[in-house]
Amino acid sequence: MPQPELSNAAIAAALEELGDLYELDGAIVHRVLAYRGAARSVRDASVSVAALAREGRATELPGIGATLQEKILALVEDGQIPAAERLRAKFPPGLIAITRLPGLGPKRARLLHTELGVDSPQALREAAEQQRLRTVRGLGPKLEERVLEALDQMPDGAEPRAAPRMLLPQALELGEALVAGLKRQGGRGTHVELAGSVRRQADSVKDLDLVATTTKPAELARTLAELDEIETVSGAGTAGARARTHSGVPVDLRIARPAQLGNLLQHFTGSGEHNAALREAAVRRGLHVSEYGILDDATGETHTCETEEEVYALLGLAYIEPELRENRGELEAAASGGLPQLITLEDIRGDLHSHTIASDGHNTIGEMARAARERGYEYLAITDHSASHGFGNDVSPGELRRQIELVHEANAAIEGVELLAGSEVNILPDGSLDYDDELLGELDWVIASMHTSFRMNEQAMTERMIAAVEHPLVNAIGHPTGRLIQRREPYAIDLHAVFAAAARTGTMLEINGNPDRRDLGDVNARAAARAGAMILIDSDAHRVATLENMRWGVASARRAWLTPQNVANTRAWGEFAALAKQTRK
DNA sequence: GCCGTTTTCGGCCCGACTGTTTTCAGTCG
Repeated sequence: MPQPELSNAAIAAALEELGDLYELDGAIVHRVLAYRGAARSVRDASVSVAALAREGRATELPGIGATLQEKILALVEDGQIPAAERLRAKFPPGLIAITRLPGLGPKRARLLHTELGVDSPQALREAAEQQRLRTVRGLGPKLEERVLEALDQMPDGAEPRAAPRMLLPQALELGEALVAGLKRQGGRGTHVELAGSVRRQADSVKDLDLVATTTKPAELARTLAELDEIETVSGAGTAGARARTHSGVPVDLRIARPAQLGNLLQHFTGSGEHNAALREAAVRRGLHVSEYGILDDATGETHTCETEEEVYALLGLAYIEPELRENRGELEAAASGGLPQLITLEDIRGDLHSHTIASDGHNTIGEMARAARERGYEYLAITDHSASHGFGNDVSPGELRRQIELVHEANAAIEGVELLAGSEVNILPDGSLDYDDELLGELDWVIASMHTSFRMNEQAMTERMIAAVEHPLVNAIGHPTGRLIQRREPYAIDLHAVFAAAARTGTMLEINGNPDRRDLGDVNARAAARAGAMILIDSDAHRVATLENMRWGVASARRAWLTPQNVANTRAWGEFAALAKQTRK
């Protein structure tokens, strides 16, 4: 039995740690950034980096050269990177925890270690309480205060906690309320919009960035404090203000002249990695990009841009949609005319995953059907949970036969939308399904998902999933990794083997639009489509209102560079029906 | 440590803020 290969996530974590250690060791910032960039590249890679490194091909990934290829190989083969061993002996793990505290970075952590012998958050607390930090040159009483405050926020012995992140729908709702409030207060001539990770439609969001133009900037900044959602405002001036909502979300409002709106919006939409790469490429052309404009070395002039299109055009790039701005190849594509024509919500013609009162949904077949028709869909699959779902109502084989009749009757009764009698069947631990083939054969549509036994090892999980992919009566795999954003990691599975099997059999892979799931996520959905698998975007609606979750699925598809061609349910009904039938041999 | 329509060596994004300074380093986004 071969040892399971080290996951990309594990390799990325090791590179992150090594970067942290080198940073403490006083390495130049570019070297540290190289490690962080490499870690991200590994995490986002769509193939097993361990396998790549064994073949000596890890250098094919961006940001990985000969040195890192060697270090990854050592990690994969020996379980260790010698340099990391050596540095760990030099710097106690508590020191890395200290660099995570606000106001403290590697330089100060190292200073505290050498000057005061501080080697853990606990030791730091003692030193701060005894007012010993101020004895170090460059540090003072303000820092002592700040450090103690941060340590108080953190339970003893725990790692500094990452700031809580909101899911996209909550962030968007809050952000839109702030935009509306500011527009109301600002009146005519005031323009406000959301930037940042909300605009990029990321899975989760840690703060809100607002960009505005107005004739009265100081007034608009002050007015932020008057909004119901806002608890505190600091530093309100003509350039903007920083604030915090009652729910604890940091808000950054920036105000620009209309002539600079494009520059500011581009800067604050990010991501940081996109902007850094954009600026590095610009420097090579003698251009310096900031939120205020683009400085041309040749003329010494700074160009300002009203729109983002102008910003990208001045840099010789096609307009890049916000969802693509993650430094995942979009700059190269924009330079060479290779950007995809991204799918939109309007391209979606049907929804293939929905629940009714037959299992754990809240509306009837008829209600769901009419709601789908109102959304302009041509088809809707009713896919209640199967017999062994285990939570909520299960649907016994007898009940499913009755449900099939009901769906077909409803289909005959309703004009303008095609109803499919389907099921979301469980993939059991041995890879079999929990209805027999005869019953599955009576269905129009089968989506297979995992809802139990998530802790199997990677090989067993992969075989389990592929058994379902290869089942001749399975049309699609639902939420293929089982992740819950911010709450549950994906189960261990070799997605590349799954993607290949899906491409080979024509089994569709879902992007589930439930905002807690968005599964497949952006990186994996892109890899799946590249592997030749057909993607399906579903709402997984459990009531009429959550048919709306389709939009979060489309958001993930856009972040995955998907075009309408990549997605099965952009097809008109006749074409879709033919496509679905190909999987039912 | 990576990387190349100026370079295989010498560069490597930009600006704001904070606190400690006496002109700036460190941190942050």
